[in-house]
Amino acid sequence: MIKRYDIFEWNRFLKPVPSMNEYRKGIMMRKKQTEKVTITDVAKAAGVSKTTVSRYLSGQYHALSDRTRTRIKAAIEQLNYRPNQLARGLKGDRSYLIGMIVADITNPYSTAVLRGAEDVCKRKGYSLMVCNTDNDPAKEREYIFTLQSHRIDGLLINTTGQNNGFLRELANDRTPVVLVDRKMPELGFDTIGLDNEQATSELVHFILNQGYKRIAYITEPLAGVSSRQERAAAFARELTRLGIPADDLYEVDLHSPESLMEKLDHFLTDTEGDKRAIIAANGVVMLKLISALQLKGVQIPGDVAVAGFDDPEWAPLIGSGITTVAQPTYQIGVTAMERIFNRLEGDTSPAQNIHFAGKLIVRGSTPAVD
Amino acid sequence: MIKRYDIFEWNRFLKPVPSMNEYRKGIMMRKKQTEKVTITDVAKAAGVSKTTVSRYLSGQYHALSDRTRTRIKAAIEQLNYRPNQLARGLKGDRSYLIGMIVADITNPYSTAVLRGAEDVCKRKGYSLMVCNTDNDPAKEREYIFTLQSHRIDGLLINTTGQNNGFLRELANDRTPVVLVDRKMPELGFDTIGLDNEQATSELVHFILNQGYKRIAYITEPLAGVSSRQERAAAFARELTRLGIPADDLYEVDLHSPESLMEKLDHFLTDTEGDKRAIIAANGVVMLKLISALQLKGVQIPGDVAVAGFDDPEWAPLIGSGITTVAQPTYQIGVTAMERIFNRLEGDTSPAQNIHFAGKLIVRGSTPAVD
DNA sequence: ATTTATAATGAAAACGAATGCAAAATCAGG
DNA sequence: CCTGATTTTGCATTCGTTTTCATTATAAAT
Repeated sequence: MIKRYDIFEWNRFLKPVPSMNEYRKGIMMRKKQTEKVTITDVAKAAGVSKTTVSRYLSGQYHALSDRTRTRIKAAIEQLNYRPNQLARGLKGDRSYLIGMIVADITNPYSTAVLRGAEDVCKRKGYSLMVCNTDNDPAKEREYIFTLQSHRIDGLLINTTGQNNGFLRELANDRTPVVLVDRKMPELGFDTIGLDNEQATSELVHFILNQGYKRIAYITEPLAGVSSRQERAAAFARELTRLGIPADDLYEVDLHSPESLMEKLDHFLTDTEGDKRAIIAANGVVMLKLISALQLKGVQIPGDVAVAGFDDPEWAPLIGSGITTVAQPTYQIGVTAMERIFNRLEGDTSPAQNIHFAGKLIVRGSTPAVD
Repeated sequence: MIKRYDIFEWNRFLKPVPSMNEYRKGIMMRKKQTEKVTITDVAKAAGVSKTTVSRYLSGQYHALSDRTRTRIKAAIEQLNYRPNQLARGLKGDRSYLIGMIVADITNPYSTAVLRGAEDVCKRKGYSLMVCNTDNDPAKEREYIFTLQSHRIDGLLINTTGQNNGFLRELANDRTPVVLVDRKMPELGFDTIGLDNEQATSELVHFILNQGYKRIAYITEPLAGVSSRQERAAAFARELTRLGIPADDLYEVDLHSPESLMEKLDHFLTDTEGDKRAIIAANGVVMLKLISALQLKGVQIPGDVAVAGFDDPEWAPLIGSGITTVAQPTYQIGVTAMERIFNRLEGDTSPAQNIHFAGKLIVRGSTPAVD
């Protein structure tokens, strides 16, 4: 089932060594080991054994006399010693590294989450390896391998959903995996994200209450991305429940601008004269949407009301402000990372699915109409 | 000179071990080594020695017979082997890790640079450890230590300028350090950024040519940040050269909104009736500026023209668009990272100072006036 | 067939830190 | 000063690789 991908593509990175002879002659360039100071040096300087220094390093103060402790500390400061995490990791089976695979690092949502995640890592003495996949499953796969090679202690991922086998394998090696924004129930991982049900229904109801009769929903392709699916489904369900046809759900490919334009044209002519509104499924879509509307000379909210998910920093500045549903992004990052540490600390409870409530922020783009 | 900071604060992260006895009993929780497959297993499965497998891993194909190569490859795939980078790094003195210390990860400028940097890393088989300092020198210092402990092979930094001693020390250990956006000439590191001279002068001239008589320049505090200083200096110089008083250079603290409001009030009343413009020194300032102007009910460009540095995604959408000077951010990231690899590959030429030209993007916020 | 170059291989010693085990030092109480 | 408990300490091994230094197989040249 799992495609056995040739993971050793990675050695393509190495320049081919030209010939055995040259190799032998040691021509290869490498970082010269500048008399790096090691635990041995510290031990020598402090007049104790490596063991003792090691104990100091890992905080086993209870096993050290005050005198020794002081001397080691002094030696370390004097020599400017930095313990080698590679060695520590190799022996101790902990790299103090957490991987974070992000679908699109330039998306403000991602960076906000990242920021929260990073703060927690720092607090715990861990560091973050950040990987950007551009939503490309192949890149994602390569990154999973790389991170595995670095023996990360945990992974926070915004997955494309195309590499479940590899993720499962990672988890089998006792590496906690936490999903952000996008669920994959079959994997049984902790998942953190927005309560899409609540958020969507709140937004839809608000818009209808403002008096709009037709609502379009514009989203990136639903295929495989749970958050997109959940929002779209909730949108359709709410409308249907209220007896309104949910025909205007448009999937657009943001890479081809015409795609969006076409859908817009269709909706706008179809609803000519009606009180109508458009919902953008996330911040990126919203940006494109507004750009497209401006290009067509369509007035917001005069000709059409607009609202969307995510609350980008610029939402208040467009016209009289765009109505949005904000996500607690920083909190999502924090919570996700905390799940990882909980797992590392031995929590074996069943996978948790934590969703945060979205917060409706009403602005000028959705005025009440009669 | 260098303050000897107690680097071993870091072991504060470790839970104190309760007592020697308990410790002896091995109560400590640790990740159980699940029969991880090692190079030895691969060697065994392929019927060769570890040495040979290692050669395969590092791409020394010239030293391998086809038969051996095939067998090793098969063994690796079958066993699902992932080479341990910690061990490789320990022995080979290369971690395949590059550190990136960013002042503010939520700033789109930073993420755009990050994206470029990351792409290069990936291409080279390296990974990126990302650290966010929030412009806090203490955090920066801690991160430098941490990264050093992880034996990063290179560092890309957007420095606060308060930890030069430690950066120099890092560089002494033969770790290439490349500065982004902010120069520190005394350190002698490669530096990549915008050509602030050219960019600023181009912008200022454009605005003057459009017919504006008074220009305000709003920037975050200049203290120690070269890019801010360069832009502000260029602004003042250009005006002075043209015989215009450069009085309206305002440093504002973005954390206190009143700070900006005050300066704005001052400038706007002072120039009542004049043709006037305001330049924001970067994207973040611009956002605050526009927000403040909207709050005061000041029309752009009716009451005041606006332009700024960075070209945030939303710049085209505000009113009839905001005029900006765009930086080639992705390119900056790529170039910076390439400098690191050049250094790693042995380039010992003097420090380079690469600045890219900014590109003036004219939009509706700065119309010609008579 | 014998020498001589060259291509393929392997045994064993690092790399820097953590740790099981055992020994040395210290202490409390007599 | 001695005994037994307890606290401190260190030796030697281990983690998974890379690399040095040989050694063995193969081919080319005589």
